[in-house]
Amino acid sequence: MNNWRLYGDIELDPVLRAALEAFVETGYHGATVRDIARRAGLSVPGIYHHYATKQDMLLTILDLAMEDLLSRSRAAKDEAGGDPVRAFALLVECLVLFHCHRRDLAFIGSSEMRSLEHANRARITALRTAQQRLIDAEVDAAVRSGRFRAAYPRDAARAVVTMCTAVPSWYRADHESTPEQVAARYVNFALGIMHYEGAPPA
Amino acid sequence: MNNWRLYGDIELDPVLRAALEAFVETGYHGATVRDIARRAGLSVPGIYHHYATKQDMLLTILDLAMEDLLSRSRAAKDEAGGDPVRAFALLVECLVLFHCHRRDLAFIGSSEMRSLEHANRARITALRTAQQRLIDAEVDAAVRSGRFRAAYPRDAARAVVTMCTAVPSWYRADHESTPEQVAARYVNFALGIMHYEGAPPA
DNA sequence: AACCATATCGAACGCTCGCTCGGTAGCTGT
DNA sequence: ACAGCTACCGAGCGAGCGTTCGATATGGTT
Repeated sequence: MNNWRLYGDIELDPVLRAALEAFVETGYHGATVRDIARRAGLSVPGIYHHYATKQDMLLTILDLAMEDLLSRSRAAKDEAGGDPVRAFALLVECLVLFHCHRRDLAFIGSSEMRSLEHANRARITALRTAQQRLIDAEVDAAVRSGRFRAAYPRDAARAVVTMCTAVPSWYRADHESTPEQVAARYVNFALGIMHYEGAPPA
Repeated sequence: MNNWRLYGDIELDPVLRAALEAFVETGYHGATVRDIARRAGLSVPGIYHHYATKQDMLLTILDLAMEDLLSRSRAAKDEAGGDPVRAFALLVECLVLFHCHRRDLAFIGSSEMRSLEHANRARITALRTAQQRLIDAEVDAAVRSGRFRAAYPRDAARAVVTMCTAVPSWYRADHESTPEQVAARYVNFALGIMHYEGAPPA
């Protein structure tokens, strides 16, 4: 990945674009192949010339999404030069930028995992786990060196990731804030979670 | 609501219980009435004796969920005695307890809103908005009195709520931590978000 | 000109969907 | 004894589902 902060708008062929649109609106099971065909400006057999099954469309979409996120995340981490706090902040920034710029892709990525058939789900889950580990590793390092004070770092890391993952549920392209502004704020939220000690247990 | 921290396990009739189970596993559109009937130990017409349509089952489930959460939240707020920081902490505690103890209900509440028909969605959305306002009001008060330092309190409040809403996506009944432990940690995460200033803008 | 791969379509197959019809079995009240 | 009600079911309706068949049009290669 050359520049993990840079997002163009080209990415999906017309069929996948139509499928993604339909999945976002009604969910995988609610979307019909006829609806996807209509959105793509094709007949139903026209769709099947490009993808073998509806399941294949979902799988391809999720694969592209995770591959894009993962390669951007690795690039973001590399920019930190080994500083775990900086790496953590860059990873959160990257995660939020992705969830804003690739809103639909990210939304399906978190909401339609359960619609994948078993073997397909296993593959995508592995990619998600790799993404989570990328962040866990930096949090662990920052905690070990005493620069994060969170009492439950793993729980805190999960809270941060889920907070970012939820961005597509409210962010729209016409939102008053830019993705970059949202990302900057979320980096501070994440650092707040990691730095706050709170009251001692009762 | 007598005690907003207290959760029994009775709440749904057999049909709704079966429908909830099916919705959680495959989503509203993926769940079939035949499947719901099988889970409930009834025939298909047996289901329709209790609910007019599949949509009615979803609506009833979401209605019960939001009503339960809202009345607990109001009780939690009342316990604060007018202190906005304390009210905020209690509301977060309440939100997390609900999302752990009523995991399935809460999960459907956040994932199947789009499956509601227009008029039904409007009603549930109003309840959700009321819930969000409950928290926003305390955050605003705490910011006005200078006890929260977050630069973007509305964004911070939304981040906190979505972080709590995401709990059902990873919490299971057999989780190593109790709902009460998770809630206590999340209260600290939320306070961390509200208290952390971060670096000045570049 | 003949050939082949690619991209597309109208029509339809077999199946499952949400839902309904017309009934029955078992209570309760009179 | 019997009417009326609630709770349920076997069978099946029409519609829509994912998918496929056999065909056509197009454009490049020989």
